[in-house]
Amino acid sequence: MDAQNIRSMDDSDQNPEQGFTSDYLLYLLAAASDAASAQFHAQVRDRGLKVPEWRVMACLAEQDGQMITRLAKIALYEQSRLTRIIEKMEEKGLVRRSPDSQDGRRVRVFLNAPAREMALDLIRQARAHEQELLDVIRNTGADRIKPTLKTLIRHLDPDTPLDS
Amino acid sequence: MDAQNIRSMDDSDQNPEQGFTSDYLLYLLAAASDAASAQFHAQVRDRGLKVPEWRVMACLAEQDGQMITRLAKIALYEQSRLTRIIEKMEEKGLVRRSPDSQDGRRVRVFLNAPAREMALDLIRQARAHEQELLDVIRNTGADRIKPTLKTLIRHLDPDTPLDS
DNA sequence: TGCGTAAGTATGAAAATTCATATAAATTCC
DNA sequence: GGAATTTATATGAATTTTCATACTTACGCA
Repeated sequence: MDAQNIRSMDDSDQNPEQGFTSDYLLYLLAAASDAASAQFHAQVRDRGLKVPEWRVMACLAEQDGQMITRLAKIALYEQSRLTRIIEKMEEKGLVRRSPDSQDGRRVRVFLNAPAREMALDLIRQARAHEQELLDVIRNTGADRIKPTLKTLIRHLDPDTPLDS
Repeated sequence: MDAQNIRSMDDSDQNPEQGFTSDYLLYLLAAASDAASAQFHAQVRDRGLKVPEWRVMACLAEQDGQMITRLAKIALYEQSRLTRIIEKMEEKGLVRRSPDSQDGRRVRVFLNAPAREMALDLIRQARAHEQELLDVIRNTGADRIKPTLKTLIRHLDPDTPLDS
């Protein structure tokens, strides 16, 4: 090899891709999602829940008795993964499973009462936290962000259920 | 692929939290990030790269010779995880490591030439893909989304480097 | 009715990720 | 100068996640 290209402390180099990452939509989406979620997830863990458990509970609080596959889609998890998440949640007593009476292949998942309480409570916290974030971007586009994201999601994955 | 969206007619449940999830900012961010990334990641895998490898390469294409910790922060990975990602990338011949001459604790990571080629190429593809997405949200707030996300990120994690 | 196909869930095994902590080099500060 | 502290990376072990596929039930239809 040639002489080592030892960089000085000041990191002053000619980078042909200057500022790609930090202005790249996919990166900004991932970074924003990560950072925002991390903040709220602390509150989730304070309740002895894991993040996937919270996600599932939030889905079920809205629509109890979902089937595994659909729950997986909504919660953004892979089906086999969700199956195992539900198994653990059942052991913890958060949910119960029962096969669909109409279609024996389906397994429907129901929130147990105490878990529902906790879910509703967390949803309140989530709404408060969301409002804080919206306040942060009040002057930057708080009113446009949700519609924009929804448009994107609908386009990329028409199956994702988005009401409004 | 074609996930069925068939809710049984009998799904008449009282949901006190109607429409929480599908209008919740953190959910929309995660869902949008997931869906958008999934689309581009297919192109990454076509080149025989794993997603973490692409992320690291994109960072290094911009600023070669980063240290592990910083790379981890930018690429949104945990430090110990990044260490292992870099190990594999080194085995694959994508990058090389060398200890910082000034500070023996630091390990700097450099892109090898062929990997740089590939990175620059993928960055081009990424830009094209990004443009497609921006076109999709052209009328919904394409001009506001990046600034909004950046404001959010800066607020949540002031250490994240965002130029513009 | 019976057969081929599809849908829904589960599961083994491999790969990845996390968490706590070890190790080692630099810095602080007395 | 050196002990205490902080910073940077690596690593063991447990846990989680993925991938392919098995398994079961339902459905289409000749």
